Amino acid sequence: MVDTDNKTRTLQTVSTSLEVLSELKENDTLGVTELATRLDISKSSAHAHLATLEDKELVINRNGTYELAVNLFTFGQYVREQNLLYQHGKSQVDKLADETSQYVHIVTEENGWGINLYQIKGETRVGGDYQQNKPQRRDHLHYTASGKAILAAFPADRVREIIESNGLPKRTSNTITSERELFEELESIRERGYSYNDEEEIEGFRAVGTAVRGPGGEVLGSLSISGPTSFMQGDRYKETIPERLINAANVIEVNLNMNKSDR
Amino acid sequence: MVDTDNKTRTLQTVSTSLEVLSELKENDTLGVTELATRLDISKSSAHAHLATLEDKELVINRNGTYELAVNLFTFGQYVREQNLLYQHGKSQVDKLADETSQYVHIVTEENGWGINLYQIKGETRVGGDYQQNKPQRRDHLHYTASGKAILAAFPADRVREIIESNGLPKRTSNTITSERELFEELESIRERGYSYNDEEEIEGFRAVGTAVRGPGGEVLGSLSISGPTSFMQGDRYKETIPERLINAANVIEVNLNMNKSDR
DNA sequence: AGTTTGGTTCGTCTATTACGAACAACAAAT
DNA sequence: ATTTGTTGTTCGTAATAGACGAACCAAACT
Repeated sequence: MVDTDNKTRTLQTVSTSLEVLSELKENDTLGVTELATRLDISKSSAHAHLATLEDKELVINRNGTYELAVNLFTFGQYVREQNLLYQHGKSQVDKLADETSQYVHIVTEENGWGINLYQIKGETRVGGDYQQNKPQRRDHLHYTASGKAILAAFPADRVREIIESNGLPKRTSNTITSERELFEELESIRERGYSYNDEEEIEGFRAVGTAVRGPGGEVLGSLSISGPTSFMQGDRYKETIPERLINAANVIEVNLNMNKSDR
Repeated sequence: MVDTDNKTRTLQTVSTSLEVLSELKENDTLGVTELATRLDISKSSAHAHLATLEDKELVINRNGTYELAVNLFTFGQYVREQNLLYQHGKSQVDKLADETSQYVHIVTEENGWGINLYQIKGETRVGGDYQQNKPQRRDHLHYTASGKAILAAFPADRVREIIESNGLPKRTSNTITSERELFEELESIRERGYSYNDEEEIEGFRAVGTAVRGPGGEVLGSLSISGPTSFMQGDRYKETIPERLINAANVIEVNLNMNKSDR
């Protein structure tokens, strides 16, 4: 086998096991043989990997076929509750959702991706039916308000690295797909203090975002409020929403600084 | 090293890597050396494991120390949304929370443990998931209403297996800690159709639970409603709440059967 | 019954991992 | 500034542990 890129030595066996996890995440459920062919390893080997993952309760064998264990949810919960921005941001975000009756998000960055830590929809009192949250939890940063707010808070070379590795794929006709254009946008976000997403991710949806910094000035992530373009307009889009958002972010930052001493 | 218990052959390297994950989950953040001593492996080896996990984005190196990656949250989300009971139960549970203004839970079982997939408190507005002061996401089954409802739906030998491996630890003075007593309790739950938790997990808290079965009759998990004993009393505790709960469970089961054909 | 598909087990060879020592980076202390 | 201590990273090497494939089962389907 070819060692893709040798920075640090990495454990092959573990890598394939983790690829098993990813594979199970993509294809909801897999048998031994199918997994083996998919990863191009022997059947016996695939079996061994699955057995190990099962033993450690990351995978479970439900009537002959393997799938990710619900126990993984435990890990996810832990990780989220560990997150500073989530800890201090949730209550503010709930409040924002109440006030604006739109979607509000808490997003954090990792390896150049935006991860949706929390999402809540304010009550629009539509017949008591509740919206489903989108399954996608890991997004490019350049076509969301929260993502752009984060990018605007990063140094230019870090942004370039991210573009380098993740690209600037197009989602709608409004998506910014050129590096130069993106940098101009980031500049104006910095001047403005908050970011816009004008139907750049989803047609018909606008959003406003702003970054949140930790005690040391490091970027913890961002908040965003999004809703249909029909609603996100005029003063609301230009002033009220951004104001509320910035305010919430400030409150969070203050709270974060208060607890700085504890850490 | 000693092979603990050789049923199927299991990959040692992978095992230790997964132990690294667990270790990071327990101790929020660890350095290479500390991890090495904790797992009793060499420093270089610990480093290799961390490097691999980092490469696969399950672990991240924040200023010199390693911690679980937020990306794990992605997996957790996926797993939950994959869950049949969650898919069909969430809206009903939200409604229950609204009606009863108490805590409502969706719990599922895995390897003899109860996993809290969703939890919402009525009165507070519907929408997000509310984690209260309960970081614990994996619980014994014998001292919760949801857990007992699940156990009551299992065959006796399966219950015995679970007791065998997980034990019957005491949480309060009301916790059932003897096997015989537990089996009697399960019997009366079966007759009654729903379970009670009378301050068996937490002093001052009562709960009512009921199992939910899938199209094939298999136990998918359970729902429960819990609240302070001062509130959970009289008719409410004996009739209203159980009725509502059972009703919600029935609705879910009907919905599940409707979608049976799709699968 | 016979055939096919997929799951599990096992012996063996070789590739990989774990080790330890050496090196580097950084802090604290003298 | 120099030393000492601590922790992270790299690398060569011996020996262990993983991957293979063949053989064995168990169902499902014909």
